[in-house]
Formats: sequence, C-alpha cells, structure tokens
Amino acid sequence: MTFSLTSPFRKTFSNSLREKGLRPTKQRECVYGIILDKRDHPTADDIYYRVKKYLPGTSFATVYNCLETLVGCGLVRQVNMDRSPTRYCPNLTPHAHFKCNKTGRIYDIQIDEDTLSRMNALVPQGFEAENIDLSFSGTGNALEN
Amino acid sequence: MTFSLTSPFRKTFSNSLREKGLRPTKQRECVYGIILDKRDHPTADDIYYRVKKYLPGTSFATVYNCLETLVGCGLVRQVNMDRSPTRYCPNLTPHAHFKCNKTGRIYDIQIDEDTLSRMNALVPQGFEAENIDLSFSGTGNALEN
DNA sequence: AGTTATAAATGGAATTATTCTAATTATTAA
DNA sequence: TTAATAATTAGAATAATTCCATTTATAACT
Ligand SMILES: [Mn+2]
Ligand SMILES: [Mn+2]
Ligand SMILES: [Zn+2]
Ligand SMILES: [Zn+2]
Repeated sequence: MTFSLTSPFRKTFSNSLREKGLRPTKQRECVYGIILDKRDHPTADDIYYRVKKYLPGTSFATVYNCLETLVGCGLVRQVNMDRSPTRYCPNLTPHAHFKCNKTGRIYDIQIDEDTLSRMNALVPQGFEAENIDLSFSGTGNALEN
Repeated sequence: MTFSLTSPFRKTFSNSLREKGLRPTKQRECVYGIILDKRDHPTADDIYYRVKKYLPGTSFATVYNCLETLVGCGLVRQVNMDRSPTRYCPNLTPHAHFKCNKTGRIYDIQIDEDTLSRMNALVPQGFEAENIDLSFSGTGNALEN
C-alpha cells in the first residue's frame, strides 16, 4: 500500500512538480505525505524508515533525492540546527524553530509581521537577504503531542 | 615563532582558561589569536593552515580540541549556516550573520536591544531559550576588506 | 632543579550525514 | 508500443568531525 495524499495536498503536490517538468512519482508522494502527516521535523533517516513501511524497496538515495526535489519545488523546507542532521518541515509560513535540549524535539514558533520586518531591517544597505533563519534552543515543555 | 596575543587579550585568554582549571597552552593561544586577528569567521580547516605557519607540528585534532575548549570558555562562538563547516567568531556581542552566496563571505550584523527583545518575546510560555541564532543569506557587497 | 601527577597534543582510525556513480526501472509523449 | 528521458537503486565515495592510544607538555610539590 502506498501513502496517498488527500485531494488538496495531492493537487499542490503534482502541480508544483509539473510546473518544473518533474514527475510526481509514488516515492515523492510518499515522502511528502510523511512530512505532512506527522509534523515533527523528521530527519532523512526518520523519513527513510517511515517510507519503508509503505514502499519497502525504497533506498536511502531516493529519500535524499525526493527531499532535494521537494525542497527545490518549495513544498518543504530544510531546518538546520547546529551540526545535527537536516530536518524537514512542511510549514511554509514565516516561522522560527525552538529545539529542546532535553527531548531533542523541535517546535514551530510563529513570527508576527512586525518582528519579522524588524529583523529584516537589520540587514544593511548593499545587502539583499533571500533567506532568514531564526532558531532558539533551550528547554521547553513537551505538553503538546 | 609562536602567535602572541597582545596584553589585554592575553589576560582575558589566560583568565578564562584558568577559571576552569585549564592550561593556557601555546596551541590554544595561537588558535585564539588567529580567530581574533582576521575576523573572517574561519573554518577549522582555515584555522589549521594558519596555525601551521606558527606551530608547524600542530595536528587537526588539536585544532578541534582547542576550538572546543575556547568555545567552552566562552571566548569564541560557533557559527553554523546550513550544513557547511562550522565557523568561529570572536565577537561576543549579540549579533546575527549574513552569508553572501556569491562570495561565501560571512558578515556580522549587530542586533539592537529592541529587536533582540522582540525576538525573545516570540518564545512561548513554558519554554526557556538559552540560545538565539539569527542568520541571513543572500548577496552582499564585498566593499569592506 | 628534579619528580610526579595530570592535562594536552598527536597521528591515524572511526564515525556519520550526505553526495556521487553506474546500472536498472519507471514515466511520459509520440 | 516504442522511444526518449527521468527517476530509482545499491553501493562506493566524500568530508567534517570525533575518538583512541600514545607521547609530550605543564604545573605542583619536593
Ligand atoms: Mn532516527
Ligand atoms: Mn579552507
Ligand atoms: Zn518548522
Ligand atoms: Zn560573527
């Protein structure tokens, strides 16, 4: 059994890929579905093992390939904290990340427009920022989930 | 010839180490001096080759050991952007980093108190942030240096 | 100064996340 | 269908960093 996206997500998925002349394969759909399904910022490794439950033949290289493709299409975002393995996030709104050093869990933190524009205003003249990255680490309650 | 710190820095250096019962070795002094000397956010690799000019017998492991020690003493900070090699920064004031995707150079960007406290205010109740990390990437003029 | 205890430095091997390569398989369009 | 092309696969390669066992340096104490 393959991992099937629900209608609205499947539409976004195949449109985004086809716009770039890429093919909506079952591996790509599965990887995307898994990232959407449990928004816990999984690593490639995490994703690999989850994908295997649906498509047992999937290789590690494929997971990395799919992730690169999905990032390239703007469907998911990479999250890097320190030197730990890259994590993947389907939340496309402007948001920061909080990593709890006790549990290792990563939480989304919304950024309001005001604070966001203040952060952007830090960038001096002559510089053009294409990307902002804000992350916190410390300890956080794990009440949610 | 060993890399010698100027008096005020040497004082900070040996005090910070001795506070933790650590020894101010010539390798540690050299690594610290190199990071202070050219504030270009060098990688361990960069630092290794610069150190070798002063202390040719230095090993890679030692550079990593010294860096870990200096970070532990709060004399330098690690800067991580994406998955690229860790860089080292002697600027201990609250500041963000801007990476130019064309040149690879990393620039310090000061953060004013106001913006800083707004960023801190994003952290929800129940979470205690020990660290903030703000980084930008894009294109920047390389006029300085 | 000389001895001893401990910390640090060293070279090389090991680890680990990620990327690359060459061969096979799937998808699409004609 | 067939042919062209793109994607997947297994495994090798890469690269930053860490680990390990040994040697050397440092500092405290005679
Ligand atoms: Mn895992
Ligand atoms: Mn270099
Ligand atoms: Zn997120
Ligand atoms: Zn800096």
